[in-house]
Amino acid sequence: MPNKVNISTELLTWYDAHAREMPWRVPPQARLRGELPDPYHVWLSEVMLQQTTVAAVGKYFHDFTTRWPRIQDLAAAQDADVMAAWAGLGYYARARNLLKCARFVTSNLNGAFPKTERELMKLPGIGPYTAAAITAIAFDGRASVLDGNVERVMARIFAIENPLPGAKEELRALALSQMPNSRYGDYAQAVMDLGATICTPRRLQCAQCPIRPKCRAHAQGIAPDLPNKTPKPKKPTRHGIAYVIRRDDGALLLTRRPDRGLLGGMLCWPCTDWGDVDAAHRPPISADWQALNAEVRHTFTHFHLHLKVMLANAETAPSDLGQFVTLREFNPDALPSVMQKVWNIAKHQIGAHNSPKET
DNA sequence: TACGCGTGGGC
DNA sequence: TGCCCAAGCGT
Repeated sequence: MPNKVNISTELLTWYDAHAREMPWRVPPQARLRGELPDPYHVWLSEVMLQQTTVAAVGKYFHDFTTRWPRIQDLAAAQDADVMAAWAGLGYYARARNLLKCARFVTSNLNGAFPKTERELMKLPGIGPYTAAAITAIAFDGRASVLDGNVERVMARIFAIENPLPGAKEELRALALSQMPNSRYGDYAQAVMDLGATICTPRRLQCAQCPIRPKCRAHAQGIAPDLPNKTPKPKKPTRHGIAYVIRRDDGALLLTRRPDRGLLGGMLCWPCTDWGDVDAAHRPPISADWQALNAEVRHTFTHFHLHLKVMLANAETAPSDLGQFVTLREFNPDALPSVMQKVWNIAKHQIGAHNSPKET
């Protein structure tokens, strides 16, 4: 049964009037005059936006493009500087792949991104979504993006009740069937904007929706219930201890986590392993350990973490434990959020210990 | 294919 | 409060 419904005309008309301004975008009126965005900006923003809100990305995009205005500048950056600049944004493999990709494009492609999905997919950190987004948005190439927004919009327009992720390929085909014959970049951004502002997961704004007359789910009164999703298992809770080691001159001991795995490549406090029961206190060095009362609670993608904090003074430590970072060089913003929480507890204790009334 | 991988905001 | 969610990718 051929599907004759098409929403691209309504969507583009709506987008021309309601496109949200973002620092990495070229507005539809300028795009209609032939202007296109900087592919470096499109790539950087799309990687930052993977599983991440526009609000969270804003500051990071500004910081990156100010500090590294061209992809060649990013390619020349130190690993530690890029990881520090990414700290707090999460999914740190993105930052490692970002740098790999920048260096490859700079060294092998003369700083120019490929224009096809097939070639883009070969680059580190660029998967099916990001390849399609760069093709459509940066080059106005014919590519259909499929992200969470598009999945939701298609599931509702066509009242697809099969649950995700099983329904993904069906939704991909529907999204492809809706592509217009021009303005691919505007169309991609239009569907995603609709999903982000009108066709939202909750508190839908159907009264403002330009395609409501064509929406099967709305007609059936089931739009808020779609898309169906297979339920996720409950997160377990893990427990551990973080060790903050302070030298008399105020320097702090930090360790670089291995590139693979959780918080890979990030600067962290030395920790016990994180297990399903309270960790035994196994001090990494012999010192005057002091247990702090407050405990860090943090939730990762697939587990909760309860992290006790212990504090000690020491003048030296074995190099395999980490390296002292001087008070002048220490920047808590370079730590991942869970480790920033540890510092927020430890620094109060250090402050109290050093206050005049204590001495 | 299914799982590992962060974080902050909303309700 | 605890759960869901956000412009996914790599393995």
